[in-house]
Amino acid sequence: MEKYEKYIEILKKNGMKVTPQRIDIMKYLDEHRIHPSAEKIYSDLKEDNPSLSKTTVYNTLEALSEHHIIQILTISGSELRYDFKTTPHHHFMCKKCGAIIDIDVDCPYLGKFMGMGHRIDEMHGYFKGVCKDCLEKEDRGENPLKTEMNIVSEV
Amino acid sequence: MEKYEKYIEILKKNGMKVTPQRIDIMKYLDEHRIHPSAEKIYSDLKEDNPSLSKTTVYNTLEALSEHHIIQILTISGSELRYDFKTTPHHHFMCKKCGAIIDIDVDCPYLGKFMGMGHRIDEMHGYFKGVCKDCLEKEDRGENPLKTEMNIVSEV
DNA sequence: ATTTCAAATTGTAATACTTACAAAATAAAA
DNA sequence: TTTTATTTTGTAAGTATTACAATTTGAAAT
Repeated sequence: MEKYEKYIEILKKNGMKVTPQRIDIMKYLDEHRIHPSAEKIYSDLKEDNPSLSKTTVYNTLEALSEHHIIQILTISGSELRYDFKTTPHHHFMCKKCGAIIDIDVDCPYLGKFMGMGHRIDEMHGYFKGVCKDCLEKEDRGENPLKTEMNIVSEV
Repeated sequence: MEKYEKYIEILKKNGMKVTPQRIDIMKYLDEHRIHPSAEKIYSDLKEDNPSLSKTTVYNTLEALSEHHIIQILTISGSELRYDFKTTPHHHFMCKKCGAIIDIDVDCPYLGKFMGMGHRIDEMHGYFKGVCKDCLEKEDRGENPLKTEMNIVSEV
């Protein structure tokens, strides 16, 4: 009950009830910045907590995103990815291996649209292509799986 | 067989077979720039062509996007949206009514990442919030449906 | 500490979007 | 006109997500 303080603090500050599941999920997202899917979070956390329910993962992710503690990435198109919220940044997704990489960018356009009458809450910058690792594997004739998520945050 | 020439040209130029379904779908996307979902394309086109299959819509959209004739938007998170490809631009999606609005912007960051070793094929700029129309309806106490897609391209 | 109750967790079932597959139809080349 | 590869179609399957109701639990009040 010491290194969980950080997450307990965040939950309390947002008027959310503190539960072990929520702490686990926040900790996981904070320590695994690969922008995991709900399924990946679930299957990884289920190892240490076999009674964990997938619905709880979805409920928790929804609650956390409503309180702007995490961010939902729609970059993939087939599944949502989740990102422990920090400073604004963009994302690059490799269409070969599915990895999502952070890109440190602060978009200069936000202000430009404020005057149009719409209320803008979120901004997302997504790039897609093939990552360096997959390009190199291609050169070597290897064929990486789409489900591999072996690339962590770069810049 | 005269105003379809445009789409026939595009198909031939891309080495794709010319079929009435493909022409219909391209024409629909070209003339309905609301970034429709596959479901909307299907249900609208089915009125004039009752034998149209939803699988054909998906197959065609996939083929068109592989040839870079159209663009897939992952902005929604719950369904893919399709965009007849033109010049680079960003998108704003209203979380209330689901409308997706074009924003004319050319991102200055693309070049910045070319040197990192990844191959970048696509770039997407997504903004989310509540559109002007929905904000005004909110003020009037109205409650617009999430499925309404009544806002066409602005800016 | 015990009680209380709204809120969270759980498992199952349902929904929604998309893809897989095989048979029938068709575009376009021979 | 014949041929053949490609496309269309309908159904069935797959996958991500949500709905729901029963059980459990966090935390406030006693």
